[in-house]
Amino acid sequence: MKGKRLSRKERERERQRREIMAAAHTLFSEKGYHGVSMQEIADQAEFAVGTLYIFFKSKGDLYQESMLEETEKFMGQLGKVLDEPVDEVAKLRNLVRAKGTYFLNNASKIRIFHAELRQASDSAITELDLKIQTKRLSLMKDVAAVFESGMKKGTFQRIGDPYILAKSLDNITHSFLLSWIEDPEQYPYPEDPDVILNILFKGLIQD
Amino acid sequence: MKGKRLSRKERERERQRREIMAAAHTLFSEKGYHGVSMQEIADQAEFAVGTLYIFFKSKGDLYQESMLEETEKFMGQLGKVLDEPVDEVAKLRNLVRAKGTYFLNNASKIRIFHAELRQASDSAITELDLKIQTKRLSLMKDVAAVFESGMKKGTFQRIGDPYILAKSLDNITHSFLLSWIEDPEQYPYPEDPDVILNILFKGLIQD
Amino acid sequence: MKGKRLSRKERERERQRREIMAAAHTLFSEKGYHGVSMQEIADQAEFAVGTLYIFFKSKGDLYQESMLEETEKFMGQLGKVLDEPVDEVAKLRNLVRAKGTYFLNNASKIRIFHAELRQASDSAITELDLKIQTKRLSLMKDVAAVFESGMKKGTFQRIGDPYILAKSLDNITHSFLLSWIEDPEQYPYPEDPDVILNILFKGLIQD
Amino acid sequence: MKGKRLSRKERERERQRREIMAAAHTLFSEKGYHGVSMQEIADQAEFAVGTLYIFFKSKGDLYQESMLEETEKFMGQLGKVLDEPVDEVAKLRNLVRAKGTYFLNNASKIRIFHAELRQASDSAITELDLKIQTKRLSLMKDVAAVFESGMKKGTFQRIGDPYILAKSLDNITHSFLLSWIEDPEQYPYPEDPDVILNILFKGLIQD
DNA sequence: TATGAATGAGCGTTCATTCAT
DNA sequence: TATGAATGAACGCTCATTCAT
Repeated sequence: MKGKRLSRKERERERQRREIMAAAHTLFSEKGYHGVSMQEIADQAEFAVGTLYIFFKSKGDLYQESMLEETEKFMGQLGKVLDEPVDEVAKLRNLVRAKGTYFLNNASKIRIFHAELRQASDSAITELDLKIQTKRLSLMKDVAAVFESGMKKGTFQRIGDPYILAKSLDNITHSFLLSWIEDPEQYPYPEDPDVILNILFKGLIQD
Repeated sequence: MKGKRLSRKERERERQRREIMAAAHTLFSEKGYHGVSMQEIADQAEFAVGTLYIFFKSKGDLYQESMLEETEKFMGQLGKVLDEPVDEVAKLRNLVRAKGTYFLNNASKIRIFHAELRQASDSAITELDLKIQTKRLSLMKDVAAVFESGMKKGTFQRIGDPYILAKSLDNITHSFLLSWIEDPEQYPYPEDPDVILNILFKGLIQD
Repeated sequence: MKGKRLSRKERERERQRREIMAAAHTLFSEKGYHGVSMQEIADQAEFAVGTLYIFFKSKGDLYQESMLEETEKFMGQLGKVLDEPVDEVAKLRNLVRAKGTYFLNNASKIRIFHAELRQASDSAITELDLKIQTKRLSLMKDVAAVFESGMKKGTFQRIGDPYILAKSLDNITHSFLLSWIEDPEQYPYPEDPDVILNILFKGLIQD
Repeated sequence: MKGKRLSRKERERERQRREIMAAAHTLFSEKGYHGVSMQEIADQAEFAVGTLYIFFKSKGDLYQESMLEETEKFMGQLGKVLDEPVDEVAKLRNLVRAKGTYFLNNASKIRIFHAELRQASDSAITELDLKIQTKRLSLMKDVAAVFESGMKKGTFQRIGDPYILAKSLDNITHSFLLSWIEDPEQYPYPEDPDVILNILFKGLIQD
C-alpha cells in the first residue's frame, strides 16, 4: 500500500519530467539551444524556472536529455524494422519507409538528426552529439550487416563497402527528408520510398 | 583625380572589409555563431569593435556576409567544373573530385555547407541559410542538367528524376565529407572519389 | 490529564526546537549566515524545511535564536564564576580560566562572540548583535564591580575606570582566543591564563 | 606628447577605478559583502554594471581590492608613526593616538579591521582576510620590536612576551574603538589615548 | 501536524551595440 | 574616419519561503 503511494508519486514526477522535456524539445527544435531561455521553457511547460532545476541540473543537461530521448525513440523504431524476418531488399525498403513515416509524424522534431559536425561552443551540445553519433553508428552497423548478408546471398552486387553503403543510404534519406521539411511540395520522399531506393538499386550505368 | 582618390579609398575600404570577413569566417567556423564575440573578431582582425559596425550593421549581418562569401567562392569553383567541355561521366567525376579537393584544402571552413534546417534563433542565420539554399539550388539545377543530358544520350539509365539524382549525389558527397572531417582515417573519400561514384553508377540490383 | 498531555506535547515541541537550533548553530558557526541554506539545516536536523518555518519565522530568526542561546549558556557560565565567594584576584583569574576552558571545549562554536559591529545586511543579525551586546554589557558590569571592589579594598591600584578595565580584560582574552583558534600552536592562552593576567596586573612601567 | 595623452587617459581610468572602489567600500562597510549587489554599487558609483566588470573581474575581486586598499592606507599610516625618532614610550603613545585619529576621521570605514575568524562561506572574503592578516602581522612585529627595545633599555618591565604585548595593545585599542563607534558618548578613547596606555603601563597590582 | 515540491524574485555576469572623442 | 569605453538588457541559476497534501 505504501509502495503504491510511492509509485504514484514517482509516476507523477515522471509525468512532470516528461512535460518539461517535451516543452524543451519543442522549443530547442524550433529555435536552437541558444535561442531558447530557461524562462521560456518554464513558461511553455507551465512550471517555474526553479522547478526545471529540480529535474535537470543545468540548461545543457536539459538540452541533452530532451534531445537524446527523441533520438533513442527514433533509433529504436528503425532498429526494430531490421529485426523482422524478411529478406534484405524488404528490410531496406522497410527501413526507408519507417524513417519516412517517422518524419511525417514528427516533422517538428527532426533537429535531432543533425548530429554531425556542429561546433563545440557549448560542451553540452558536443556531448550530446557524441552520444547521438554513437547511437547512429550502432544502427549503421546493423544496416551494413543487411548489405553484407545480401551480397553473400548474391541478391546484391558488391558495388562498395557495406558500411559505406549503409552510410550512403542513411545520408540520402536524411537529406531528402530535410529538404522535404523545408519544401514538402517538391519532394517525392517520404511519401514514395522507392524513389530513394531506385538510386541505390538501379545503377546509373549498367555493364 | 578626385575620382581616383575616391576609388583608392574605396579599394582600401574593400580590403578592410575583407580582412574583417576573413577573421569572422575563421572564428565562426571554429566556434560557431554563439561561441564568438564581436570583440574576439575585432581583435583577430586587428580593428576596434566600433569599426566592425561601420562595415556590418550587426553580428548577424557579419555572420551572414562572411559565410556567404565563402559559399560563393566554393559554389563558383564547382560551377566552373561543369562548364568544361567533357562528357557527362567526366563532369560528375570532376565535380565529386573538386568538392573533395576543396574540403582537403579548407577543412576548417566547412561549416558553411550546413545550410539545411538549422533553427531560427537568429534571423540572420535563417536569412543566410535561405541565401545559401538558393545558391545550392542553382548548382543543383546545373548538375541535374548533366544527368538529363546523359540520359538523353543514353549514357545514363533513367533510374530517377535528374534533379533528385543531383541532390542525391550532392548529399552523399556532403555527408561523407562531414564524416571524414571527424574521422579522416575511416573514410575513403575525398581521397578516392570513385567510391562515391560507384554507388551511383553501379546499381545494387541489376536487371 | 489533559494538561499533562498538552505539557508532554509542549515538551516534545521544545525538544524539536532545540534539535533544530543545535543543527543551525553548528552550521552557522562553521560556514556563516550566508554560507548555510535552510535545506542544509533541515537535512542536518532531520526535519523538512517546512517544519523549520513552524518553529522559526525566517532564516534570520533561526539564526538569531540559535546564536543567542549559545551566548546565554556561555555568559551564564561566566556569571556563575563571579558569584563564587573568593577574593577579587581569584575571581578574575577564574573568569579568564573559565573563558579559556569554554573555548577549549567549544572551539567550533565561537563565532558567537563576534558581536561587535558586523554590518546590517540582515536585520536579524543586527537585532542579534544588539541582544548579545546587552548580555555582554551586563556581564561587563559584574566584572567592573569586581574591579571596583578590589580597588576599595586596596588590592588593586586605581589605574583606570573599573568598567573600562572590565572591557579591556574582556577584549584581551577575547582577541587572544580568536588568534588561538586560527593558530593554536603560537599562543599560550587559553592553556595558560596567567599570561593574560600579567598584562593587567603588572604594569609595564612601575613608579 | 603622445605619452602625455596616454597618461591623461590612464589618470582618468584610475580616477574611475577609485570612484568604484570608494562606492564599493562604503556599501560593503555598511551592509557587508552579501548585503550589497553589484547593481547597487554601480548605481552608487554612477556607472553601469558592465563598467564594474571592466575594472574588476568579479564581485569578490572588487570586495577584496576595495577593502585591501583601505587597510593598506591605514596600516601605512601606523607604520610611519613607529619610524619616527622618539623613545619607546612616545612611539606607543603616538601609535595609539594615530589609530584613534584614523577612526575619528574614517568612522564609516572600519569594517576592515575585522579580519579575524570570519567564516569561509566565500573564498573572496577568506582570501582578503588572509591578506589583511599578513599586513597586520607585519605591523605587530614592528610594535613588538618597540616593546623589546624598551625592555632592553630598562624603560619597560619584562611583564610578558613582546609580541603578546603588541597584540594585546592592538586588541585593546581595537575593541575600544569598535565600542566607541557604537556608542561614542560612553568611551574616552579615541579622544584620550592615555586611558588605554595606563592599563598597559601601570600594573593593577604592583610589587 | 509535518511535509517537501514548487515558486519566482533576485543575484552575478556577459556581450552586442552605441557614441563621444 | 576609427576608436574602445561604457552601456544595460538579458541570461542561467539559487534558495528563502509558501502551501496543498
